[in-house]
Amino acid sequence: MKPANERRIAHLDMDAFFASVELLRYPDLRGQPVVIAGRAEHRPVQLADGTRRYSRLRDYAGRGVVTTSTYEARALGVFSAMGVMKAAQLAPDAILLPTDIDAYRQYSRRFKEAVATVVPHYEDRGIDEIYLDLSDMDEDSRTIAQKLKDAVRDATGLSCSICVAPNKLLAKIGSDLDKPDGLTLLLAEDLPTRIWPLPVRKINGIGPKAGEKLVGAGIDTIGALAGVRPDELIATFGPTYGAWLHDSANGRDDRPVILHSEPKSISRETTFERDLHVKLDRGALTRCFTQLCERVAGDLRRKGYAGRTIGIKLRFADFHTVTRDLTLPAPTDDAGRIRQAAGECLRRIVLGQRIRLLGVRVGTLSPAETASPPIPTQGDLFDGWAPQ
DNA sequence: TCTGGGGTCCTAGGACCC
DNA sequence: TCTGGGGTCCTAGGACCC
Repeated sequence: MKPANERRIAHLDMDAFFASVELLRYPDLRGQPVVIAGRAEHRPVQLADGTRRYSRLRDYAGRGVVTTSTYEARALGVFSAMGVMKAAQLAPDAILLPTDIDAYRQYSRRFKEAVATVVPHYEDRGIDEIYLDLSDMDEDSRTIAQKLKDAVRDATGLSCSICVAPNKLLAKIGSDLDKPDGLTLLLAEDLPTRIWPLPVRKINGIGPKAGEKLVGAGIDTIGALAGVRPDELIATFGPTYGAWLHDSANGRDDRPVILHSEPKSISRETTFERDLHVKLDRGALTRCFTQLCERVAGDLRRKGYAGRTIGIKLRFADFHTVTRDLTLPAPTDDAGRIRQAAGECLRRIVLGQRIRLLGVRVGTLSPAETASPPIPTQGDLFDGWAPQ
């Protein structure tokens, strides 16, 4: 790798990705506040006169969070991860569309293929983001970034925002500076003027907890954080995170762009429509539990992995969450074996409340050839549960 | 009308081995 | 009759990200 100050790293981020894919389908919604949340039941209805009838946010009932929203909805205060019921209070008339993850995956594949025609290798950061290392390319950064944006728009009809910077940390912050449809170039010397005035939460890795702690201590901008002595940060946040905070605020980051990585775990979980009672809803819980094991096993097979660590997750009515896991002697991708191990995990949890969420996870993955043969299983999983 | 689903990484204690 | 280190694996929880 070149020295950090010579690298040119790009971060490319699709603009309001899910919502923008929906606007390609429903162009009549362009310019309106649109919120993506929940599933199928709020699909638009095609009317006889050729127009469509859309659900409004106020029509939504039940659990769930906002997946994403258009910039017009954000202007009303509706953001990703907000409870839909709260969003409905802020913007009752906003258009509501169900999440169509298959469609977004298809557009994700398309935009990444388009990127690869300009820069062949990239680091995948999920469905709508990538990092690229442009260090060894001949053209100047602006030219490459413009080619990337053009390729993505030609292939998908969608806009993205790109920043080219000396490292991933700055590229990530920078791609957000000129959204949507942004093209930002950042140099190390731009740090004091363009990065330091920003709130600490703009650093990828400072979340709600650390952010609140910092702001509570009067450190509200990245510049203020950059001025705090490292030993003070280490005293408050521990050696690893404290040192990392200091480096990040000063624009230092030498992480390479990772072109290939293997998954570490595969999981499935569901939040119930209503909190389920351990005894009264035992049948439903058992069916759901078995189904989660089957779905995880299906995911493992499809992706060609087997795993040794079987884990479960339970969230109670009060949102308190517990996990249990168990490591098998040999990897498996068999639903029966997974359910058996997950059942053992289940027996180690004391239940004092209704259950909100159930999840099953398989970790310590290896290629599928290492899996041991399937076993038949039966048994009433929720039999041993403590009464309540 | 609280708070999804699928991930990664880190910490920390105890077991166990040399 | 009190007391080593180091290394690795396992488990539980938590912060954070998309």
